[in-house]
Amino acid sequence: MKELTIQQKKVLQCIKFYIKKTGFPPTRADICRELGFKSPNAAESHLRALEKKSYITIENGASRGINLTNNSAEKSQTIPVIGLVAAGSPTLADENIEKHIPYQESLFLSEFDYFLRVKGLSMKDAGIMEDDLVAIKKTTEVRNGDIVVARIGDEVTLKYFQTLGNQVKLIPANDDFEEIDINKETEGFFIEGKSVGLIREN
Amino acid sequence: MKELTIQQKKVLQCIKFYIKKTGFPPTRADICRELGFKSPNAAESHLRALEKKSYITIENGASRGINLTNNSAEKSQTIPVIGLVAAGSPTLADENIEKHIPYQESLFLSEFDYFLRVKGLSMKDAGIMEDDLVAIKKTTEVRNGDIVVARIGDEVTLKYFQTLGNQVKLIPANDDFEEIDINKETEGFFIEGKSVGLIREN
DNA sequence: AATTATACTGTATATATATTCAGTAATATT
DNA sequence: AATATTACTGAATATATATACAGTATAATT
Repeated sequence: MKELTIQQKKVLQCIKFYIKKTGFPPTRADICRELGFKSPNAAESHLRALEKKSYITIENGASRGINLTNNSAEKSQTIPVIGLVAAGSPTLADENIEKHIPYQESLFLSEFDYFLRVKGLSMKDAGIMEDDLVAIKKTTEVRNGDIVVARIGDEVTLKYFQTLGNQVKLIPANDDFEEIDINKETEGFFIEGKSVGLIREN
Repeated sequence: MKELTIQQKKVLQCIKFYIKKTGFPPTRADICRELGFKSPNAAESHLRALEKKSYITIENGASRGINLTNNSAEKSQTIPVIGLVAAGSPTLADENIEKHIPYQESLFLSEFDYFLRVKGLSMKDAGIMEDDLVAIKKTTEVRNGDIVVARIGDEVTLKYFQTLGNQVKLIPANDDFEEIDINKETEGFFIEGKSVGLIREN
C-alpha cells in the first residue's frame, strides 16, 4: 500500500465524509467546493493519483463513479485487549496490547475503552474466570459494588469496590484470596476503570 | 412506514444491490437496464414513490443523488436471544425470542446460532451467572467436558456433558445442584447444542 | 362514476459531470 | 542539469443524467 501525500489524504477523507453525509460519492466540482480548489482538474488529478495507489477505483464515464477500495474503506472499529499480567498501569501502549478484536458499539449497554484479559481466579464467584475478557471503561467514578480495575503501585487487580470515608476495600470474589484494605490517599493507588461487561471465548 | 408495492420493492432492492456492487447509486438508466424497463421515466416514477414513502431521499439536480434512509438501510446482522425459561426446545420461533442483538461474525472463534439467556446458578462455578448470554451452536456433536444445552422432555438445561457408552451425565457446576444421569436413548432426550462463548452485560 | 395510484413507453432537453488540453510553479528524484 | 511528481488555475466540450411532458392501460379507492 503506497503512502499518500497530505493533499491526497485530504481528498480521500473528503470523499469518505461526502459519502457518509449524502450517501453517494462527490463530483469533481463537489470536491473543489469542499476543499477550496478552483479547478475541477485539481480534484481530477488527485482522484487519478488515489486510483493509481489503489485507494479508490473510478468507473470511467460514470458520474460520481468513485468506489472506495477495501484498503481505504473504514476498518470496522476494533478495540484492544490488554493482559492483566502487565505490570504497571494497563496503558494503551503497544507493548501491553495483546491483540485487537472487532468491536460493536452496542455490544454492551455502556461504552468501554478496552478489554482486560483476566489472569487468575480471584473473581471466580462473580463468574469471572481465567482468560475472560472484561470490558473496561476508563473512569475514576466508581460505586460500591462495582467491579473495578485498581492499581497499587505496579500491581493491577480486578476486584469488587467498597468504600467508606477515606478507606477503600478491594474485595475478591473467591474465599482463597484476601481482601485488600487501603487508604484512598495512599501513594500509587489508582482506580483505573470499571467493568461494564464480559465476553468469554470458549 | 408505508408498505411498498412489489415493483417498488424490486427497485429498492436494485438500488441496494447496485450500491453494494459499485459503491455508488444507480442512474435512472442503470435501474432500467437492471430491471428491464425501456423508459427512464419508469425508474423516475418509482424513485419518486420510494421518496414519498421515505425509503430514500433524492437530491434534486444531482446525478445518482439517491440516499437510502435509515428505514431502508440494511440492518446490521443480528442474532436472537432466547430465554432458557422457555419450556420445550429453544426454537427460533418468535415467541421464544427475547430480543435481537447486533452480531459480529468474528466475535467468537466458532460460529453460533443464538444466545441463550441463563436462568439460575447451576453453572456458577463455570463462571456462568444468571442473565449471562451464552452463545450456542446448534449441534448434536458434543464432547466430554463441553457445556451443552440438553433437553429432557420440556425441560431445558445448560450443563457439562460427560458420556460413557450409552450413559450420559449432565453435570452442574454448582454443588447445590444434582447431577443428572440419563440413557442416551431415553425418549425426549436431546442435545440441542453447545456453548461456544459467553457475554455478560453488567 | 370519478378520481387517484400504479406501472409503464417514448421523446426531448437543459444541465450536471467527467475529462482533456494548455499552462504555472514548487519540490523531489535521478 | 534534466526529469518526474505534486499541486494547482482556467477554459472547453462531449456526454451522462435528471427530469419534464405526452401518452396508454390497469387496479384500487372514494
